[in-house]
Amino acid sequence: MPKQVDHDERRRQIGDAVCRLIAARGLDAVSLRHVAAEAGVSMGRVQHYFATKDEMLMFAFELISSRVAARFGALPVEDPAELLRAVLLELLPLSPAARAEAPVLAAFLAQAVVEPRLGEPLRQGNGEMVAWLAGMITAVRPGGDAERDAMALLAFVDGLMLQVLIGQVSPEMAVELVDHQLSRVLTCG
Amino acid sequence: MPKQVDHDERRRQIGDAVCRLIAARGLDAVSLRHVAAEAGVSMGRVQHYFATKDEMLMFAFELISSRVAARFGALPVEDPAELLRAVLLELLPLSPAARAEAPVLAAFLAQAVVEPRLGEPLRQGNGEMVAWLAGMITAVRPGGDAERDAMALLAFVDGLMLQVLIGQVSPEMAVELVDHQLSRVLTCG
DNA sequence: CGTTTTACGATGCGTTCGCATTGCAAAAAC
DNA sequence: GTTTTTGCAATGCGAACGCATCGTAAAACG
Repeated sequence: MPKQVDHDERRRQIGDAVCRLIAARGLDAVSLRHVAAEAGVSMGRVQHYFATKDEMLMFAFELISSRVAARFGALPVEDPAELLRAVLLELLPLSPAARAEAPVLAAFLAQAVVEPRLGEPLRQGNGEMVAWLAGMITAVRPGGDAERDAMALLAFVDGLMLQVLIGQVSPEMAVELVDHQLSRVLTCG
Repeated sequence: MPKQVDHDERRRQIGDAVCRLIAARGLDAVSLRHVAAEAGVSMGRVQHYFATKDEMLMFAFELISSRVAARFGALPVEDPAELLRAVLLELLPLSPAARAEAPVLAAFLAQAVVEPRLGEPLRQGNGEMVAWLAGMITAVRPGGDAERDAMALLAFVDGLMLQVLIGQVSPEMAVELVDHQLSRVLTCG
């Protein structure tokens, strides 16, 4: 056999190229040839690591999902209120990393509207997010319907992410909106 | 010439088929052949009324935009608070009409992230929406930063629309979230 | 050393795509 | 009644698509 190669690493490289393509030109710009070109490899290699285009896209989806989760895990543990704020801001395209990931998330989010197979993992991730947010809210402001507030916050930052992506809302304004929203949730329970 | 035909009506019929396709299978399911089949006409006719696929998609975008605007205009004029609530709920996929339009709006919204030509009209529409919402907020609750609240509300309902579309949030829960959010904005300015 | 297995690169196939072209029936214009 | 113009239907074209197949260099394995 040829030199034993790190299978997962190769898949990750190709998955990265897929994400870059989605971020720059949207989901329908993803073709085996474009991905190969973006990754700087041959089309044969792409096919070697992914049996179908669909499997490749699913892998890319799990890749960015895990990246977002990793960024959350890397946040410094501060008091609950600061952590809550940090997580919400992390979902917005403010840092370079988030700015690269947000368009990809947006594309998959829209695709999930017409593709049930994407909806399932997305709902699960959102559900965990809501539970976590609710926990933080309760820690800061006991009493009140924390879960409802968590769902509202998540919908809010999701929409805000899109508004920032299409240039409707500036990053600075987005931060201000998040802070204002948070103060409302945490003070007038 | 053949029987004089209502040009605009024919374009509308085809545009309708485009929207139905987008709602059911996403933007990338839109091809000249699929549109022709969905509209029950020949591909030649589609080409006769739209020089390019892009022009057809742009027309479909303006079509649903005008429909949404029409539904807003058709709302009964009540007191500002009720009207504000009605408009926000109208953006969610609750009524049959809104449920048909929301997936199309979501698809165009996501496309606008990577297609600047869509972003421009979208930003303008959102801008007008924010101004209108701010006016209503001021009417109900003078003082406070109405425009900021309007932007937050719009981001919130945009995100909520997506959550409902992917089945994360039930329509009933969405109404509850909107009401709760509105009460916060209007009472704890 | 020889065999086997891995990791590709290359090529080709059938389909679908957007779009251009052509032809023609029918009604308005004269 | 002829001419002209409109509204299509039909067909074709080159490009791009996902995917299958085949060939091969090379390293692990016995």
